[in-house]
Amino acid sequence: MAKKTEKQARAEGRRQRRTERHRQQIVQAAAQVFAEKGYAIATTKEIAEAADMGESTLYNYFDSKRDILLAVAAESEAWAKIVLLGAKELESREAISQIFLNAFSAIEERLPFVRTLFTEALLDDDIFQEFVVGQLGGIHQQLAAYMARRVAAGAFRPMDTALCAQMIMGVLASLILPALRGITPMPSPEERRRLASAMVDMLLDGIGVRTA
Amino acid sequence: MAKKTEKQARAEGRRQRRTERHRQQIVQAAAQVFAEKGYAIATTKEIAEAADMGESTLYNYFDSKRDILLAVAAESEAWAKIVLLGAKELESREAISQIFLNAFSAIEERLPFVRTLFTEALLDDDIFQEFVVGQLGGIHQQLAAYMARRVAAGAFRPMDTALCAQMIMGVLASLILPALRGITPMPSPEERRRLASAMVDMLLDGIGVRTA
Amino acid sequence: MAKKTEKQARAEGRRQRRTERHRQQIVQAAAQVFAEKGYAIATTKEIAEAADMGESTLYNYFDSKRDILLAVAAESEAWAKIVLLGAKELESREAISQIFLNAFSAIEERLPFVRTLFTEALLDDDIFQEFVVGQLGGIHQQLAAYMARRVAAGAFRPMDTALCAQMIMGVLASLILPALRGITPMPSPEERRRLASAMVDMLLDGIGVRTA
Amino acid sequence: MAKKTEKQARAEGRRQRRTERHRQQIVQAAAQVFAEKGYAIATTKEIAEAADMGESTLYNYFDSKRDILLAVAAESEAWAKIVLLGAKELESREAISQIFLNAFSAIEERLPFVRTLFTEALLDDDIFQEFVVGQLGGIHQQLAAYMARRVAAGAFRPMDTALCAQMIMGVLASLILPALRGITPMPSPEERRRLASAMVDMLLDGIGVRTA
DNA sequence: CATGAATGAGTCTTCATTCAT
DNA sequence: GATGAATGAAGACTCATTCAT
Repeated sequence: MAKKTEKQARAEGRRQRRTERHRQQIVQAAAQVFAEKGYAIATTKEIAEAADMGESTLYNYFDSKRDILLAVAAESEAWAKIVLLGAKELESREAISQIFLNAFSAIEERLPFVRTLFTEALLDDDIFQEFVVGQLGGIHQQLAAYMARRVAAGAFRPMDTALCAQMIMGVLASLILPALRGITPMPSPEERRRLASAMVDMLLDGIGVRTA
Repeated sequence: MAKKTEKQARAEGRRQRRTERHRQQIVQAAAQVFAEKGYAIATTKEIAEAADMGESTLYNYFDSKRDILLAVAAESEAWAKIVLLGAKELESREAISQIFLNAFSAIEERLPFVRTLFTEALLDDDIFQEFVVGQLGGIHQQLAAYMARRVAAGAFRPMDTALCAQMIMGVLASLILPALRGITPMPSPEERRRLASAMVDMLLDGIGVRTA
Repeated sequence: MAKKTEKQARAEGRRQRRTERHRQQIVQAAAQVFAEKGYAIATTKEIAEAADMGESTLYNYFDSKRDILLAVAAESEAWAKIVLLGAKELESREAISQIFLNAFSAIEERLPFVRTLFTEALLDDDIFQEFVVGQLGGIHQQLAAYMARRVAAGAFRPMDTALCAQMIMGVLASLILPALRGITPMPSPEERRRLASAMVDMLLDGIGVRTA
Repeated sequence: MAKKTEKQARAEGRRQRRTERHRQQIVQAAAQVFAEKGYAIATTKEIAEAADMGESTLYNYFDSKRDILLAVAAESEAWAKIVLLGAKELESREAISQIFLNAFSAIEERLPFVRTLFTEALLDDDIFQEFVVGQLGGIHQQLAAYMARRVAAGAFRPMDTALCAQMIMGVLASLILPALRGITPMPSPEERRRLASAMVDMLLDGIGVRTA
């Protein structure tokens, strides 16, 4: 019996892996399709075609089209953490620009996911909660906390850190959105460094002329 | 016959005005509905109900649902001009914050229009062209041009004005979006002034401590 | 304006009548289709074809397929009354057989409706309530009440009138069902009279030999 | 080799018995599910779950869902015989009521089967043939033949025995249906005896007052 | 011009059945 | 023989658009 059991176990494992792969295939395909046309206009048929399977097969993995959207959203869970990863202490200007470069890389890797989230968060309350409140909110909090620390340390001048964090995120968004929307290609590494540098300069020094 | 002609002319005028009024009614209603649910999910039936007329009547004024969306977009044409209106020369900090207050008022007046545009611009290429490239692009250009002038005048330090204008718009957006999405109510006049002031401070002075 | 108003009023009336006619057309067609294949198997497409209209047109008159079924059920509301009509006092044997003949006529007129009800009452709780509890229950009560009166008058012997009424309805059903199911054609008037007579005989006299 | 053959034979037997057991499991489960929701609405998934096996396993035993229904029908083949079992000669009133009590027991034992048959016979021609024509028809014939014998013996008065048998079955059905449909629980033994007695009384004596 | 009604094209979803393991 | 997964075919329902009045 041992032999048979072993055989079965291996078959079981293979099946499970295939199942998981197919699930991923669907989520990937859906993210792509949603990103291109928006959730409401995308059809299950298109998703199925993009995932290279029959339309009804989707329903072996998800209960509804909406569930697929939620799976796409859940897939980018780790996003917030990735962005701030390795940017714990931002002492130097270089360290600060790193956060921006990280964000760029993170987005690039999962462009369709992020695009879907941006698009649907404006319309779908669940996505909004999950994505904006949950993920962006997390980034916002970490950012504000960091700034409060720097203010306390005398490195930054006193300010409304929450508000400032929000504005910084706006700046980040303005730099990322063109690529997200697909107007421009994702910028090259050099270009990214230039953008990051300009942002940090404006952030730290402002655009006014030093009066002193 | 002269009398009759005059009568006809007046009738003609009345008819034209009524027609224009109805068109407006539809566009207003559509902006509202699109803002709430998104273009794809909104139905012509809902638009008709919001405009208080029969569903098929819409087609006497527009050729298709899509055309109504485009009319909604066109309706906010004047937006860019309004925002910059009266802010030709931004010498003082107060004058600069005015641009932000203007933007807030302009958005408040036509909240459903702006919300619709923001939402659909991410998905619809025509809207994107009309709204982002056309309108926001206009603001962006004026902003960049103004900054170049100030740099030349020695009021601002040398910089990539285009990039900076883009970032400023991101900051503006970050402050407006919460209200747009409906998370928070539109801020009160005092709150707006506080926001504007904080933004100008960050913009001109940066958040770093003056080292000199 | 009077002329125009009159014209409009007539057009209005015409439209209303047409609408009502179409509704009837659908209910008729649906009863037919449901009777033939059962509610679950019948498709909206078939109903639409039988009603000679587009499938989606059904939804201008009813909210769902189920609503059409309920309309079919409601349509036979008057059934119970028709059956007992003119059979208030059943003094003679002839008068008693009349109730049966009435039932036969009533069913014949609306065969598909009754068949649909019989079929679905076994599966659908709402139909069961409406049809069995409501309509057949009404007949049952009237029947039992009548028998109680006859017992009190000494015309019938003492008995459990409710139970007896139930059995009588079973007898009726046994005579009607073959035609309902479509095995035999509806019996001819003579045949009906024979059936009615046999039923009354069995009912009043029993099948046992008179022992006295 | 004999040993091996014997072993094989035993294995063969075991396998056949297991197969038969599984078949039964499916038919039982299907009868249950069909009885609750009707054939058309019941799904193979539900049947498989009720039978505690995988959905596709059903197809190792039956070619189609419809075949399962037919097997359910066939399963109640013996029904007619059971009902009339031990009621060969119905001389006394007690003996006659026994037929009714038998019917009740028979139905109780296989409630889901009978309910399924009643429900589907109205819609499915094959079931109708198998069940009504075949089984009920058998009962009907035996009943009519018995009555003819009793008439010849002078125990019953002359009558159309076929028609009378049909009516008797209607009476039976009226007493059984409420329990079949699940409105009332199956009646208690005492209640059954009361029902049987009332039926026999009505049958033999009628409800009219003895005039002699 | 206003509108009630009609409708074709399409959407999501279900389900009996097949297939590979 | 047992089963998880795949799928074609079909079904109820929606909606933008057209048409007759």
